[in-house]
Amino acid sequence: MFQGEFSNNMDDKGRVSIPAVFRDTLKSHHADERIVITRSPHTRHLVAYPMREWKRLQSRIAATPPSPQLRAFKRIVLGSAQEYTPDRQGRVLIAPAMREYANMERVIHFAGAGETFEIWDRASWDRQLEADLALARDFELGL
Amino acid sequence: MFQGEFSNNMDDKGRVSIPAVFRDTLKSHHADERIVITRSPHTRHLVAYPMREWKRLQSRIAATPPSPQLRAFKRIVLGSAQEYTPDRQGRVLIAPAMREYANMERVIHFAGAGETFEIWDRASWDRQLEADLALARDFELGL
DNA sequence: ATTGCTTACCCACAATTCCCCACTAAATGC
DNA sequence: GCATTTAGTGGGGAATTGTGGGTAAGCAAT
Repeated sequence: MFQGEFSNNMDDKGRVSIPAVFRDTLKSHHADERIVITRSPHTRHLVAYPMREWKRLQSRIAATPPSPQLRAFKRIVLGSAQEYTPDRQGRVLIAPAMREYANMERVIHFAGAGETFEIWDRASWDRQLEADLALARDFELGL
Repeated sequence: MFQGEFSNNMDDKGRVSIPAVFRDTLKSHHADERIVITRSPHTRHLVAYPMREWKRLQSRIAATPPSPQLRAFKRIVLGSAQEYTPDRQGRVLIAPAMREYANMERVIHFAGAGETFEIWDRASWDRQLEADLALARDFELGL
């Protein structure tokens, strides 16, 4: 499980450290540090999948009946997907197109999301959080 | 049961002592000092769950029908959740992202809340208390 | 082939976190 | 009241994590 939130800095070359906690999860639960990073179709941020989860997503896509929406989804998600292996310092180099898509400046925010984790520009994340707070403010769980 | 209120100081490294009473409750009622600390979606403070309660919350979330509010709730609560084990002095190191969220300065206020307990910045707590007093002024319990 | 750009790999430093010990102040027992 | 325990606080130092560059290898365009 990927849990917790962390902010790291992207350097001038476009590299960011994956939070150590997440790398540990990859190694211990997946025995494989490789991740696939792709666009989130919902809002402008990126999503990182451990290999196993990525394969799962692929088969879910394959099992979905074709439609214009699915084709759009595939272009957004599959089209941009790229495999990354962290370097010896635990960093990955985010491709320029992805940086633009997610409006990434310097401060990158990582947020655990269970089987995957999200990668945001910090300012975008802050905005999203505000919006989420407003949405969830009056929300109560059933028991 | 977590009851009572306590204020402790966060040191320069971001560590705060969990009130001894709460640690005792954890050990005696839960046989497990680990807690999960996460954001409260309602106001800007944190909530600490003993492991057992955290699992309960997870299953309540899983049993709730999907909705935009639930997704927001999950982002806020599950995404930021992190497991902590107090150090030998009974302290935990609050992650920077969480400190910011709850506007934590130096004085941290702990408030028992039954099965969980809340962690506030002291000033925020004082303000909240004022607001609560105003709200509860004319309130009477039914029987 | 040469130049210029990008990426991969490596090293070095800085910052953060973890683990331990020590001190103070408050609470407890006699 | 005085000694003893316990809670909370501060800090040192080692280990881990994050950051910044340097250099060499790969590739594309000239």
